[in-house]
Amino acid sequence: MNLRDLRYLIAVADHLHFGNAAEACHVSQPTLSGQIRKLEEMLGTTLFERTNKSVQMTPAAEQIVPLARAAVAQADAIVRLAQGWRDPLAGSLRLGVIPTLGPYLMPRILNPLRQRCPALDLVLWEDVTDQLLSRLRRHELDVALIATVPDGDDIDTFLLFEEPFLMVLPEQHALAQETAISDGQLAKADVLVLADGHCLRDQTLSVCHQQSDPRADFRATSLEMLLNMVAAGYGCTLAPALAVAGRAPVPGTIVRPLAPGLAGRTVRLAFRNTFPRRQLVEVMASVVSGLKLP
Amino acid sequence: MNLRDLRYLIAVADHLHFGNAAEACHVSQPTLSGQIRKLEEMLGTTLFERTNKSVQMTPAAEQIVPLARAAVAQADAIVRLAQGWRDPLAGSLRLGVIPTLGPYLMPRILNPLRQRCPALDLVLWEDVTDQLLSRLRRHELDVALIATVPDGDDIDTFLLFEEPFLMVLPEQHALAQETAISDGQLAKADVLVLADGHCLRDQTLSVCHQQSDPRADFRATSLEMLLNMVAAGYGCTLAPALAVAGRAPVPGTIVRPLAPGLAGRTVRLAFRNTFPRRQLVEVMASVVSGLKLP
DNA sequence: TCATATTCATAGGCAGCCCCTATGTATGAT
DNA sequence: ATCATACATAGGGGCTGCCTATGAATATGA
Repeated sequence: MNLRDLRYLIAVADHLHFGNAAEACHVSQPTLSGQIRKLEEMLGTTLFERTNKSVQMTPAAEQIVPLARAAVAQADAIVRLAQGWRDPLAGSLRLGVIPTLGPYLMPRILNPLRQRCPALDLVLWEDVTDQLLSRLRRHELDVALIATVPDGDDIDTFLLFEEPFLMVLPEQHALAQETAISDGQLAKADVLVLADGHCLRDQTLSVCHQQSDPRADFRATSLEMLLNMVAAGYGCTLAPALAVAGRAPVPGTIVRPLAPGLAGRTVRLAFRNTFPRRQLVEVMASVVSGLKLP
Repeated sequence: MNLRDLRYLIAVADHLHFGNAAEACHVSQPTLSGQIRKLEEMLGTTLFERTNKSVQMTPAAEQIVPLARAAVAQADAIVRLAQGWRDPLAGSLRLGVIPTLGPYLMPRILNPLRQRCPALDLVLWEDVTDQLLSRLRRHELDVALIATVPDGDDIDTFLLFEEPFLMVLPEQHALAQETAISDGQLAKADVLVLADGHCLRDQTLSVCHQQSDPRADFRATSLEMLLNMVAAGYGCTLAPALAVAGRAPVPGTIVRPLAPGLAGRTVRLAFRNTFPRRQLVEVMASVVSGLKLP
């Protein structure tokens, strides 16, 4: 018995018409008829009752066809699985990234990655961590750039780099005189934070030893918006280094480092531990780790 | 890709040795080596890391081999399942039977048939002739016991036996004095008949040379009901021999034969002329024909 | 160090099977 | 009655899987 025979069997079961089934299988009708007959002889059972005008499945075929579908599906799964092992650096890769990282990191990644993996077709998706992880688990994303350690052992991560937090202040702010912000000053600062769902929100509140957003009447869904609110004098905030270092500060704001080793976040590359193209993930991680970051 | 290739893959994975695996597959070692190489090229992935002294599975093969095992297992299941359908006398058979025959014939058939075809799984369906034939044509039944000759040449029949009609009378009925009922007496009898759709209704009316039910205010959908109406004195009726011979008559009724050779019906086993298990139909027919019927 | 054994890879010839086109047969529709 | 449709049959051609014989590389033992 041959997988091809099973595909023919399934086609006839689906079409109940030899000519149409043959067309679907890209063979001639006599070829398909002959192979079905051969399969019937091999199995010792009639699979289809055929007249010149109708083709009907026998009870035996009713039982056999589902098994044939399963066998063919397994074989197809093998091919698809092998596809992932062909050239791990080629093909489509769906990359998720959190909003507080994407706009600042991706411009630095894309060119080196293009050089390292010219055949890679990158599809970007920006969303908050929980959404990215859900999509990872639903196979709607392949890898994700996040700044937390995911729950569950179905997701593995590679550590990419540590990113310190910097304090962003209005020019006239009292702390603007300091060269570095201390832990005690953080606890008393009037910090603004992002909307719910952003990991940076939770991390900022944690670093500042504060429980909830002191300015709940504002809702900022992007880091740029938050920086503009700082510039307008509504308060200060913490920003990850990539977002504010290596570029002109938002007019009206001043950036100050925290006291050495005080706070930051760890950027990781997350992926299903069953993801077949692990080598590609390793290459991506090495590309990002090899960047000269400010 | 071929199921055979997958069997080769599994064999090498099991033995981690090409020579032994080839022996297990009953092929030569070069044949197996070549097929594995071909499979690797088709999948675009190396499946085994081989040196002259050791064979090791690659991560790709670690993932693929379980799927290959599943596919092969499905294929083997198909062969085993088909094995169960090889014997035409085994498996499921959907048998339709008309209501004026089933309750009286089936008890006599089931045991001999069970002896002749122990592995046969009989599914019974009782309905009037037209419904049985429709279901036969729709492949919802395989064979049917009927008492008419079906229209159309897509249905073949085996003649099983002739079943005479007997007159069933109320005890006090005038004809109860006769030893046999003549044609002229039939034409004048106050016969009760079954509801529309039963072949026995049409046959009774025909035998009695009557056009329509003289007692249309009654509607009997079962022969037993009809006999009870006779017992209650509403009239007489014709019943097939199996329904009234060889058992105690319904209290209050008397059974009289018709004049020799006057009327009866022919019981046949009907089936699609394309039905593949014709041998089973022949066996069933021979079992019924071999019965000692009253 | 050299010979031997083991193991997988390669080469070339042969046979079987799958696929094709052309044709046949039966049935239903116009 | 003719045409259209659908499945079956016949015969030839090409691909491919299988075999035997041989090669190449490595481990073992004298």
